[in-house]
Amino acid sequence: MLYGIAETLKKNQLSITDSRKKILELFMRTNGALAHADIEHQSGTEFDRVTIYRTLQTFVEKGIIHTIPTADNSVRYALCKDQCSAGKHHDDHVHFMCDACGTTYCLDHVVVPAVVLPKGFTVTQTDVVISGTCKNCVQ
Amino acid sequence: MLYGIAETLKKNQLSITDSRKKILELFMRTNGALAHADIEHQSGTEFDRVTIYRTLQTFVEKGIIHTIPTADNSVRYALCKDQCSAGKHHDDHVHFMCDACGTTYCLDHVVVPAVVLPKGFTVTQTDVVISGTCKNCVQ
DNA sequence: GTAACTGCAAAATATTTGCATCCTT
DNA sequence: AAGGATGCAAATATTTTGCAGTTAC
Repeated sequence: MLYGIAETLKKNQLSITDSRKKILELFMRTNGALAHADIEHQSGTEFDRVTIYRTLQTFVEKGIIHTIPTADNSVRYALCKDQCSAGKHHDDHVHFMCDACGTTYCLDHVVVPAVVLPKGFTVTQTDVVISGTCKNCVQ
Repeated sequence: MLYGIAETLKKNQLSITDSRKKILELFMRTNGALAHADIEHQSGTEFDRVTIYRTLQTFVEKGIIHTIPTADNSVRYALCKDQCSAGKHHDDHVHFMCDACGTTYCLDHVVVPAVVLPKGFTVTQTDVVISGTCKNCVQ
């Protein structure tokens, strides 16, 4: 269940400001991940780059969004689901990057398979990053 | 089976130069991934940053090394195994980043489980990035 | 009113490009 | 000798920091 914008900010003890509302709204509208540049250009209003950096950082710290490991090491962010909280993410879901359109999906309903590691390794978090062609780009 | 340094360069039609030899040797000596900064400081000789950027890019293009998706989106590289070739990587192995010591391992012998995707998605490459504690840091 | 947030300027980093020189073949 | 690789300088791009003015509560 998704919370409203103001509600989400309040729940995280953040004051409700224009940039935070606009940026959070953009994430909620977007079915996928966003890079800094996407936010800079798609948020309607033009915010200062610095404000965007700081807003993203705040959202990550509060567990509202999380960074996504990408095959090309570009920095992208996506909304966390509600079981995420500050400092403790449950991001064991699958990220899919379409080679054709560049969209990054968070496939929340795909089960992350358990990986058997060699002795002595303990697991905190498992990220799966899949590249390929998405349902909108397949011929 | 690993090839020798000069052999690997020759096989990829690259001229054998000091920086390439030193950097490739560093990768072969290292049981894990390297960031640009690691190479700058650990290669014995100090190379120009630009040379390192260009050497890494060349190695990636030739399929000698590959970039690793990391949870913190820092750019890291690791040796490809010999089934890799220019433009075509077989990187479906598991990468493990230790939260304690920061070392990135390529766990080549760990099987990447098949992930079942929703209809319409086709897979080109699967990367698994696991964070946790490595065998040297576990108490 | 006060603490927190934003925007501007600027510093610090990271990456890319152009070109003359040097090295490999 | 010729083409490619390197190193330096400089152009770009990215991210961080400081601070004064503004806004949320």
